[in-house]
Amino acid sequence: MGAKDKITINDVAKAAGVSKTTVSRYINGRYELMSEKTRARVASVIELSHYRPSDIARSLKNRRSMCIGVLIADISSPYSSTLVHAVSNTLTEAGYIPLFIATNNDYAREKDAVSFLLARSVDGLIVNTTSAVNPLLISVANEGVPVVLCDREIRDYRFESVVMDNAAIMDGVLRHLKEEGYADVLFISQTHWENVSSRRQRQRGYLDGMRKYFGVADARERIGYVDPADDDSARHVLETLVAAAHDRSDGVPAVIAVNNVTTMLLLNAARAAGWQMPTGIGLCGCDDWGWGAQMSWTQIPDPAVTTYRLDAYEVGRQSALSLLTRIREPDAPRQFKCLPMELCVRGSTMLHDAAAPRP
Amino acid sequence: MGAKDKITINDVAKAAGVSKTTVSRYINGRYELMSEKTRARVASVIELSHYRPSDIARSLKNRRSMCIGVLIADISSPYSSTLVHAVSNTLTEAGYIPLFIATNNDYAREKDAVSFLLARSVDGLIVNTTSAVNPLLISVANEGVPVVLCDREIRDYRFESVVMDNAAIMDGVLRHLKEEGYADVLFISQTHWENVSSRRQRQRGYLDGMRKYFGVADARERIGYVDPADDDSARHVLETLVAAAHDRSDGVPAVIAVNNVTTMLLLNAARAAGWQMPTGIGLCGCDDWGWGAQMSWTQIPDPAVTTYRLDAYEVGRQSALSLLTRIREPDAPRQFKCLPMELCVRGSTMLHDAAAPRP
DNA sequence: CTTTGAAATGGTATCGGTTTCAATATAAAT
DNA sequence: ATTTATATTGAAACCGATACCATTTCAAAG
Repeated sequence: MGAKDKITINDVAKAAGVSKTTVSRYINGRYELMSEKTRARVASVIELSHYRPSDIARSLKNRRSMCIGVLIADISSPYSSTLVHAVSNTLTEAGYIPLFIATNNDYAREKDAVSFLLARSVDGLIVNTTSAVNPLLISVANEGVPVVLCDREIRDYRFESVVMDNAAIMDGVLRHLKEEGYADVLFISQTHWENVSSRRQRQRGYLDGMRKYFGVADARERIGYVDPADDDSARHVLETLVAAAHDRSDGVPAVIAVNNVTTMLLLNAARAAGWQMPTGIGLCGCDDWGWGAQMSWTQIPDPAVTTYRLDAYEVGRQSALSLLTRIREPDAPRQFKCLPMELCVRGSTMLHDAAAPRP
Repeated sequence: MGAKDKITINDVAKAAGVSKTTVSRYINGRYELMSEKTRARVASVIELSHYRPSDIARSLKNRRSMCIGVLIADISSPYSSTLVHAVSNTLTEAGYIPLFIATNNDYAREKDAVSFLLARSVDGLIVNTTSAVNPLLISVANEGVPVVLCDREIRDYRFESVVMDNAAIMDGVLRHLKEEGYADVLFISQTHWENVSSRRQRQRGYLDGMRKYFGVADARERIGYVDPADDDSARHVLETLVAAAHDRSDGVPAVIAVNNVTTMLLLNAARAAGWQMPTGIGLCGCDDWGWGAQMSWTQIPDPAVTTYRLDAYEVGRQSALSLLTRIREPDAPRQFKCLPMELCVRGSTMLHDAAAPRP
């Protein structure tokens, strides 16, 4: 009925008439250190008793847990799901178990999580960090715990990391928008993303691109912030910036969204304002959201939304691989991986084609 | 530089000039068992040395880990993200740590995961199981480990569970479609979902509803299966079933998707076939996908897609709460929670309104 | 100046494994 | 038959904490 007491190595040893040393050998597959007869007896006792060695006791003695801590800033984001999936697959294949912890973009939670994971003797950490300033993580790394940053970077310390090439993709996006004939480009960011390094990098890339392709020395006033919690925010910000753009020139303006939530908010806002895409306004979003690239919601609207995207699975996989390398070869050179993003051009920014048919 | 050796309770005891018993008391907050002077000295030594007690050693001794194993069948699904988020928040608040493991809908993986988690002495399990037949889980439950099933059920054993009211929502959907004036209703399921209990229940609900509202004694031939991996599958299945429907009667047919992937596939297929919604065909999908109910991709198409939905966050939260209750009060009566689903009526099934304007 | 009860502290076994090292057994060699 | 090498096996220490129980400290009571 109730919970039988858990079976330990001692019970098995007793039942098999051997010492626990021998059982331990069996568990660890050191079959060459015992006779075939003993091996068989121990095997059968274990089989019959459903004995399962305690990983807790083992890691206490071994000082390693075969566990990897994985901190995810926003677990509810679809982007994170893919990341988690990739990390999970890659680590599991290598015999490690990922312990995922959601930090909800909260630095206090992140600190708790790190403490917890260290107390459980994780063999390494993969961190999608919440904060650009992170003394705790730095001190952890200094204690010799392998750490790989994922997607986001930290000031004052050069962790091993896997990031995306935000600068390059912004250059690509702006070149594309220029070629299509847009007169001006706006950049919409999200509130509470101040500390996210990809936001900073994309924003910087945007400013550089505006200088390079549109000859705008300082595009900062073309940047807006949308608050997802506020229903009117997107429309208000967008209308204000677009009006300003129309004041500056009479061509068609385009707008770049900093991330996936913002993309959807802007799409709704543009529709609500009654602007046609791509001729009334151009929209370039950030997707990675759906079941892979083929089946993303950004394909659904008419016209479909142009997006720049990152292969989230690859980010997760590369992070895990970096960490595994570090664990297995502590002295290997540190790796800094920067993955390319991809621009998926769709109807929402095809101003050239859309304009051509009309004289 | 390198990894300093980890500080243990012994080091702290030595440095503070007390026994490890006293340090242990300090760690556990039993301040009433020591003088203010000792308390302060131990506190300062711990502070200075960055000592962190080993949870591994503690759980070995205490026989509980404050960890909860959480198995997720399809971690990359957006529905799962929300679930994970909810479980994470709820357990963390209660002082427990969730260990999430992705099983990729693979029973072998699920077995490994369960073994692993038991070896780590988790205090309980929340399982979104991969298989309807699951001897391992049953034996685990018999060993006295608290288990709560989430979203999916198992044959031959009545676990505590949190599921959704699939039968009721199907009744609601069919009633709605009947009221709107659809002549026939098809049901599209997904391959590889054979063992998912919610599919079974929805399908049964559909058959019952067809009998009740449409007088169809046996609607099994109106059921189709789509393979997400095959690009043509959705269109082919849909066109075949719709053609059959038109043969049976000349009213407008509607189609129900079993889950969120299928919904998107059907939307694309209906568009590709050139059928207008809601007048050429009615579409009722299953959403829960986006940032909450307000911002789901199903709102994006024109007309927006009618969906039935479940509050995934609530499912996760209730699962965690059930488990916590079980852990704290092992003898409390078992809980079987069935959460209601909600029907969000949108343009894609509003045949009545759409038809009315035209004479 | 004892006696005494409460407060403060420490010694030691224990949790369930691993590992070192010594001991015994078996086989081969002389 | 004795020595030597090799294959098997087990005793005991240890990993880092907790907990029972014994001991010491100290102030108030007798």
